[in-house]
Amino acid sequence: MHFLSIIEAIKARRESLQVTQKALSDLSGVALGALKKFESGRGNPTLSTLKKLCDALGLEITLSVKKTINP
Amino acid sequence: MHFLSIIEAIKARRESLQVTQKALSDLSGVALGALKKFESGRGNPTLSTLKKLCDALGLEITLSVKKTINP
DNA sequence: ATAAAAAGTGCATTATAGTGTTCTTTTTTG
DNA sequence: CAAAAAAGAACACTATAATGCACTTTTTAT
Repeated sequence: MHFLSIIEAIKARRESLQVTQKALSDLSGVALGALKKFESGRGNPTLSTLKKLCDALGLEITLSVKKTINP
Repeated sequence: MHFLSIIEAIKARRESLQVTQKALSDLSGVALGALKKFESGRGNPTLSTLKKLCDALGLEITLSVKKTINP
């Protein structure tokens, strides 16, 4: 899967808040196993799971029209 | 589920491009059933499914730090 | 007003995400 | 360095997303 930037945004935010995976799991209600799998790049979370993590981390999910030339 | 803004972003973009659900299904590789379910508000797509739709629509998914007071 | 197209609904099946647990590896701390 | 904490990996089980299909309702065009 190619969610690298999303994975990294979650991870970076979690680390900048100095929250452990376990703590984020508790805060967000997402199972620790799922979080570990996702952060280690082997996950494909549902939008609901992603949103729980974002909510807990004070992140918002935005869809915007791409302005760059097709990569 | 509470993905209203995301659902609407997808729908609005699809309509502004004048693409039917069937055409978007073909373009993105997401099954028509899944797309219909999602757009009608009864879905919880995986990130991979959401990304396929966004890629086909020229949308990008962004995570950013919320600037508002906790709602 | 009617036909055609698009959108929405429901269902059975398959694939896989989420959960909970245990274990291993890595990182941090004293 | 050793102990503790955190991160990563692997498993069986459960829940549910994705698929493909058939059907109904709504919208659009003639």
